[in-house]
This record gives sequence, C-alpha cells and structure tokens, in this order.
Amino acid sequence: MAHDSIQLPCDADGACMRCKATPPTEETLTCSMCATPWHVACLASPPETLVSTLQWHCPDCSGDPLLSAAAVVDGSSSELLASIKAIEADESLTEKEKARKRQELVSGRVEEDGDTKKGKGKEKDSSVLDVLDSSLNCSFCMQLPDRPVTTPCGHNFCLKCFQKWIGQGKRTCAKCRSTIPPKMASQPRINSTLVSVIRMAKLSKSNVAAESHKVFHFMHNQDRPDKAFTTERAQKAGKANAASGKIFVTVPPDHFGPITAENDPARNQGVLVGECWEDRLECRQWGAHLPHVAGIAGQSNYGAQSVALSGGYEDDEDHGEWFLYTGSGGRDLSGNKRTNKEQSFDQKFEKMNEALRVSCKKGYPVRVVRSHKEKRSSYAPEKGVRYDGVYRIEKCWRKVGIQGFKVCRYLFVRCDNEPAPWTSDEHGDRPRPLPAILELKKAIDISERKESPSWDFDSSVV
DNA sequence: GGGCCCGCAGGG
DNA sequence: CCCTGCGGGCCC
Repeated sequence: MAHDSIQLPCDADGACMRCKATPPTEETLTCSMCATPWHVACLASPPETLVSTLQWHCPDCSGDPLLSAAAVVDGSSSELLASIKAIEADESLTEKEKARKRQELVSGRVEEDGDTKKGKGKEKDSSVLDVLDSSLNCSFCMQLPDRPVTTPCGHNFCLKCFQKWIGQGKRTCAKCRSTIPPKMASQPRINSTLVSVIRMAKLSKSNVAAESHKVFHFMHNQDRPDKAFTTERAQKAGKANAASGKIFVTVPPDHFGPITAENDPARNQGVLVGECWEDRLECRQWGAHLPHVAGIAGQSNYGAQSVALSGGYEDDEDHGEWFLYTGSGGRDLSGNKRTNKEQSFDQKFEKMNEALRVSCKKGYPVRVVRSHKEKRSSYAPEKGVRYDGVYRIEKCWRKVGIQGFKVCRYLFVRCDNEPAPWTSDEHGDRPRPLPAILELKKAIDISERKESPSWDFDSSVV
C-alpha cells in the first residue's frame, strides 16, 4: 500500500494541491530548504517538535540533510593515497590481490590467511571497512564521515556534525578535548584524501564480496575509429547524428576527478586543464565528459563525474572560479525534441540531480567542461569545448526558477591544483583567489532573491 | 538566426 | 526495454 505516495505542496496561490483547500498560514509548514509551503494536515508524517518544525524539510527535499555552505576543500595528497594509487596501477596484480593490498595498507598490518578476526563470528571477511569503522568514524554520528573534516589532533567528523558542534560554541575536539584552532572552526576543510580512502575502501569491499559484480559496465569502444563517425542507420549528414569514436583514455566511466598520465597511454600526459576539443563528441573521446548530449554525467546512487556548461539554463551564473548550475528535467521533451528551453514541471532530486547531490554530500570532485555555446559567460571558450579542471559542489538546494517551476540548484567552487584556463587572459594573469564562503553566500542570496522572491536563503541555511 | 529533426549513449 | 538529454547540421 502506498497511502503516502502522493505528497503535494501548496501552489502559488497558497492552495494545497492535494486537498485543494487554502489553509491559513498557521496550518502550513514552510520547507527550510526550498521555502515551499505545505499543508500540515495533508502531510504523511508532520514533524512532532518545535525544533523539528523549524528545521523541517519537505518530502521533495528530505531524504538527507542538505549542506550548509562552507569549507573550501584542501587538495593536498598524501602518501597513503599515493600508495593506494600505486597498487591500483600495478598491472601484475589481480583485482583480488589489489583489494588485499589495499586492506593491508589502510589497516597498517598484514592479514594472515586464516582467522585474524576478533571473535563474535559475525562475518568472517575482515574488510577494510571494518577497520575504517573503528578508527575513522565520526564521533558524533558513529558513521563513516560524510564530507570528512580532520582536526589537527587527528580525529575525523562529518562536516555537518562538526559545524553543529562549533555552532554550539564548542572549541575542543569532541574526541580528545584538544583545542580546535579558530581557523578550522571558522573554515573547516574537507579532507579530500580521506574522501578518496573511504571511497576506495568501499570499492575494495565490493570487490571482495562480489568479485564479478560490476556496477557500471565499461564501454568497449577502444576499437572504434579515431574520429566520430556515421553509422548505417544515421543517414543524415555530418556529426549531427554521429556515433562516438574511440575513447583514448583508460579511466572507467565512473571515475571521479582528473584524468592523469597513467590513464593516457596515447600521450602519457593526462587531460590537462585548458585542453580544448572541436565538440562534445571529441570531448567525450578524452573522457572529460562522456555524455554526448546530457549536461550531467552521473549515477543517482553513486555520484556525478562531470558537468558541461553550455548556457542551456538562463538562471545559471558563471563566475569562473565558481558558478551556479541548474539540474536537469522539468522540460517537455516529447516527440522529437531533444532540448526544449521551456520548463513545464518541477525538477526533483532524482536521477542526475540526485547524482550531483550525492557528490555534494560526499565531497567528490566533479570535472567541468565549458562550451562555446555558453554565450552569457565570459569564461566560455571561443569555440568548441574546454576542460576547466575539477570543482566541488559546496551546496545544493531547490528554488523556484525564473520560469515559475522548481529547479535544483548547485554551487560549484573550483578546487583544481592547476591554474584555471583563463588566468592568463583578460581576467588577469594570476589565479583569482577563491571567494570567501561568506561572500559566496551573499552573492547567492542576492541573485536568488532577485530571481525568486519566494526563496528565503537565510532560513535554508542550517 | 531560429526551428526542426535526427540517432546515439546511458541511466534506470 | 523505454525514456531522457546544456548536440549539431540543415532548411527555411
């Protein structure tokens, strides 16, 4: 039974779209994330306490907490990560051996063949996740940390849990009571090394548990021609209906982050920031952004690998080092339409939009390409498509777009170690400093209010 | 320049 | 399988 299958908010006139009544304000609840009013009586599970009412997330936005704006991410590497990468790259090892070596590395000990397990006989596989569980867990929620931050004393917390702690005025480590430096309290940085380690460890667990369980199949198109080509079926001329040519890089389609030299057998240099291609098909061949038409590459239960900026959404803003991006969907693509600029229904955090939200939550890096079609941006290439490096999604939310329907919104902030492609042109000859988070919040506040009076930024920030 | 249409690629 | 998708060429 699905008695709660249909959950609808109030419409623009304040009428509940479910019972059609127009409830007085005191009988509505406003989502703290998307600022949409909902009729309390029609909610499947209304909040029970005052506090939960104040921080209430509507059915569209709930599922998990959204992220407060914060935290520029540190891009430093570590020996541990380098070692794991070395194992990954070792062609003499099987997947199983790689998994074992990763485990040994992270656990700091060598597994013996038989039983090294601490009694209890729960599961006999001692996976690296178990080790992570005991040593790296967030001391607040006792889970592997989301968007982990690490104190100087070496303890890890979810960004959100940490900020909550700081928000309560605490300035000592919740685990060992060491002092937390003011800088970290005011601007915690996501430990991107730990993000990678946790992700690899999870991969390793799935390798051990289900060896041949390939979540995402690899495209076997290494044998295709060097350039995009026209198939028998695609009888129209040119690249309009072309199929992709060979993929030159060896990263799997679900690879996050930069494409490095070891995955570039053709040139042995990797995909460099600033690299340009003729069009999206050629861009695809170098793995920077695989979809031919779609703007987001990702999987809703996994994360997003890349996005393309092409000026397709008018509310988007491009500031180079950071930009506001709109999710996909909400458009009527029936018939033969592929791109229809008109919104005709709300976007939700599902499919590709959810993939971006996962990347936001986990702190995964997202590759960004810009297209010459991004006419309203001074950061767009003159022609073709350009790889602009790696960004992180600092925040995501929903708002009513300029066309009157809800859209998913994302704040991307550049976090690449290489200078951006535009640093030597009219934008100045040195990298622009990352804007302070407060400045960003202000900028978004202004722009989102300007476009959508119903959007209340302040109440959306936890 | 804008509308229109097409097949491909991939998620689900 | 079906549906979606910030391409791209052509026709007017």
